[in-house]
Amino acid sequence: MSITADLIRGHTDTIILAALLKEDSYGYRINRTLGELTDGRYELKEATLYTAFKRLEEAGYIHSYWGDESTGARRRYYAITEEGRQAYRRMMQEWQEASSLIEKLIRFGDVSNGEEPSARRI
Amino acid sequence: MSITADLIRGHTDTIILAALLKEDSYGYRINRTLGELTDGRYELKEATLYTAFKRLEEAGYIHSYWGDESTGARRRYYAITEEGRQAYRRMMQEWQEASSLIEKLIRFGDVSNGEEPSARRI
DNA sequence: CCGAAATACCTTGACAGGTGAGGTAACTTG
DNA sequence: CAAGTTACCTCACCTGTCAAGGTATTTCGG
Repeated sequence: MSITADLIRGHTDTIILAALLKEDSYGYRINRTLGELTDGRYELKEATLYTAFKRLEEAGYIHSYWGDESTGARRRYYAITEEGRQAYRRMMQEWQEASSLIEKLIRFGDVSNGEEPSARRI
Repeated sequence: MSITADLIRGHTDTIILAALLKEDSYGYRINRTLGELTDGRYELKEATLYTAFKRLEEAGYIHSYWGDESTGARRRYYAITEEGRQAYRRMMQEWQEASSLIEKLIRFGDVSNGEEPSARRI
């Protein structure tokens, strides 16, 4: 997955909820979907994924059920709840605010971006 | 500081380095600057701030010295090093990639955004 | 002049989330 | 039949955040 790891911390839940918006899915598949969406640059670690499921289910944002496939490994499907949709919207809004805030803070001081040039050193 | 806290996790270092780009500064002041920049919406917790300083200094991204003010409380000033500037640039780039990646992942599945016009409202 | 607030620093212990490493089990394919 | 893939799960550890506590000086209202 190369780049990016620490920075996604805190977005795991949002990402999973987003993946469940359109249709129910299961862990393994969600992860492959993420891989495809990012051209292999990012996937959740399994441990992260499953602890997130647990957390989200405890919060009432998703619920799970066993798939009834007669072949292949058993799959635990997850469905987003109405509460989950609300949480998703809330998280999206938070992301919007947070990202513009971060943007502002990490660009502050960057001389290659307007403002007046002032030097000082010791 | 209200909104936003968890999501900034992982950007603390970048924020601090950014604050030191233009001029040397000290903990208390950096934090007030952040407060001003965000209209009071965000400040680092003191514990977070000082552990970050320690981390950054150990990494060689900043170095510190005591101010020589003859009045008021003593201040420990921090200066960004050349390594720190490089790290800052690297972090900025990572942020760029990470944020566009996150953007893509958390919007995936959100019907109210292009794609086919299937009605679903809140 | 005294007490409270502001300025300024720092440490400790707890907690949460991410992750490496390990494990289970069934099916598929060469 | 062995190796790989699909698919699940857990535990112990690490890192970063933060509440809570502490120190010391200066300023300012009453």
